[in-house]
Amino acid sequence: MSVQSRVSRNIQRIRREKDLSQEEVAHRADIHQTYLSGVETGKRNPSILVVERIAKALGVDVSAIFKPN
Amino acid sequence: MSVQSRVSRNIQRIRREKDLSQEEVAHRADIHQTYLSGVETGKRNPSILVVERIAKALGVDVSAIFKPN
DNA sequence: TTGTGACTGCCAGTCCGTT
DNA sequence: AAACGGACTGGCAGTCACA
Repeated sequence: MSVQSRVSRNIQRIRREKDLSQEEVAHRADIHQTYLSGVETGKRNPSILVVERIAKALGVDVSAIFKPN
Repeated sequence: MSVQSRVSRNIQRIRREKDLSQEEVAHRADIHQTYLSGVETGKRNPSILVVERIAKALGVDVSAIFKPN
């Protein structure tokens, strides 16, 4: 299990739990929807600063994004 | 508390607990000692793939690197 | 053994459209 | 609403010589 798939699954899971769209989260995190899509599909290798922004946009602590599944 | 300082503190703490040098860890993670130094001093913004490699080099799960202090 | 300043190539992140 | 493709570029990831 790579970090990428772990991160992507967690982000997508949390986002759906909170019933938010990619567009909404991307907007809050000040990144593009297409990029968030790339992250959620495990195709991008985001920096920890971007991950932090996504976590904030989701209203969770960064550590939640790295929890093993 | 930014991710950067959180990550840097955790890495440094774990590395010292295991009594490893930056050079040793950097070598295992296949990155430069100078770069690891930059990460540990919170000056660099590593990608999640690099953080994963550092975690492996330290013998811990990635989530350990993101634990709040 | 760790940190710094200066450098450069490349990729993280953007932006367009299309499905 | 989400994924994908493709083209673009600036900033910084990663390197190096040194202290």
